[in-house]
Amino acid sequence: MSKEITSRQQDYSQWYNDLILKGGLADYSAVRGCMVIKPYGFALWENMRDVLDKMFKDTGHVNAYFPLFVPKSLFEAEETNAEGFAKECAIVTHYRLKADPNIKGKLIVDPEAKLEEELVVRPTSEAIIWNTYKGWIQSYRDLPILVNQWANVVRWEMRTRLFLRTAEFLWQEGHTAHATKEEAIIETEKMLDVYADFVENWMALPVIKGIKTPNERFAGADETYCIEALMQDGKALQAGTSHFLGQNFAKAFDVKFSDMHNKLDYVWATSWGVSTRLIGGLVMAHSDDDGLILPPKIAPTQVVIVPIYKGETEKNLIDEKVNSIIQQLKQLNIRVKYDDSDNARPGWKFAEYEMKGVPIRIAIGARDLANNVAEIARRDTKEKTSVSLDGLSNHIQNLLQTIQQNMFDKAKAYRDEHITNANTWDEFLQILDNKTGFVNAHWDGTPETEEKIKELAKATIRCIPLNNKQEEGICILTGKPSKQRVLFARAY
RNA sequence: CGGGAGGUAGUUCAGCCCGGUAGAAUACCUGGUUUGGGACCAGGGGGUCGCAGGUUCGAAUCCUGUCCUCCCGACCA
Repeated sequence: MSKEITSRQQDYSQWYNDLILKGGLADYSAVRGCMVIKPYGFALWENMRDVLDKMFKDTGHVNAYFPLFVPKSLFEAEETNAEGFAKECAIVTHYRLKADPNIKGKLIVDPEAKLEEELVVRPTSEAIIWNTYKGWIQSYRDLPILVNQWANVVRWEMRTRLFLRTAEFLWQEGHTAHATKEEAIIETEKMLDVYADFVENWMALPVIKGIKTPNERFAGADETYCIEALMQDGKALQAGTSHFLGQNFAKAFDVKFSDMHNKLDYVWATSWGVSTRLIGGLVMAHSDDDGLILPPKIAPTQVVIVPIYKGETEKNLIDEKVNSIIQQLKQLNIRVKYDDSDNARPGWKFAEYEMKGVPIRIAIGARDLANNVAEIARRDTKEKTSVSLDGLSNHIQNLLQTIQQNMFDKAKAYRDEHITNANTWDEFLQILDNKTGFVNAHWDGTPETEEKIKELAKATIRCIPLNNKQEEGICILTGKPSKQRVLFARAY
């Protein structure tokens, strides 16, 4: 089968879908809006998860697990949060099926098995967790609580897209409780830094750290911090969020503690999360018309070796050499795969592993053995070189680092070129329509103007960058005075 | 949720208008020749035509319903 990939220029959306499906990351399923994450895609997620998990633990967090279901009465306790998610909740109303009396072999919902109280399938877990924390916290000595959970959540989205927006998705959600506001804000910012560190240094994807406007804030938060990335089509993607929840949930669930002077106060909270959506961002930011390009640090397979041989004798000689190469690479903790399957010829394998985004391909044949070399091909640049087998493993190790860095540099150069100042409304629209990317523009600071801009230009304020430069200016829409530029973009 | 397109072999699709024994390419299996950018020859297996009803002597084809997918929009922290 020839797996033709639609080019980005021809149809960007289709290109994206082709990469996910033909690259073997995921499949559609029989369930509306839900995808199957295939082994290759899940291996990628596992690598991301393992790195993040270690980062969380290194910053003092521990893992726990809370229920999938949230009783409706708990869910509605924090009103802002509940209202924000109400429209996209799946709800369990019954607990039993029974044989359909009219059609043999079919089942119907047993009307007698209606739940006293409906259960909401979590779209996020603040409610069930804060209901639990109430029982864990009495004194300042019980704080802070630094808990993370790896889980699935369900948000009944109108329109879904593989990885970027699915009805069910995998994520982690950190939920912390603190004695002081200052400590909670420090935690919120610390976790934002962890996300930025991960996305930039492991996924090779540059991000802008900032805070959301009240309009775009997480329902129930006092402040939402975010990291924003830029995709190759010039649209922005929210890659992670970290929320300062104030005392909102503590008040909703009556979680108080005694401080060291025996004074009662509500607990301060944060929550933060990243999801499988990151995979969508990874795909869109780095890949090309030949397939995926995965950053070496998280690629399931970092190096693939393809043998080229005529006959059994040559194959045996190559096997012997390759086995020693594999041993050397494994000693350096490099994830290597030897594809000596005989049902595909080398050319087919080359194309296949390019599609799957394996960072480095080693091709080795009799000709190479005679010269004590191997052909090394980089996925990111498509560059091929002949490299001596002596010291090959060190060369590969260095090359993996070079590729990782090159991918980041390339993405960053593209991102930096696509942050443009706009001083007038016409200029603003012009940039969004033609150049695309982030537009840095003055805004009068009102939710009404933000809403109006969204309606007219289909662009939202992605964030107000941290440590944003302060400068006098006038709002691009209303002409009212403004103290700083904010980052707008069309977004996923 | 609105508009458009689609669901037939593992995959990509033809057949449908005009009802009458389900096709092609590719993939797969066997044997052989091959192997430095998606190999070739010969033989072979594989589909309740998304699902459920209806019309009919007969339905992939006509009708109704329903599920799923894609694209555009609305929605979306």
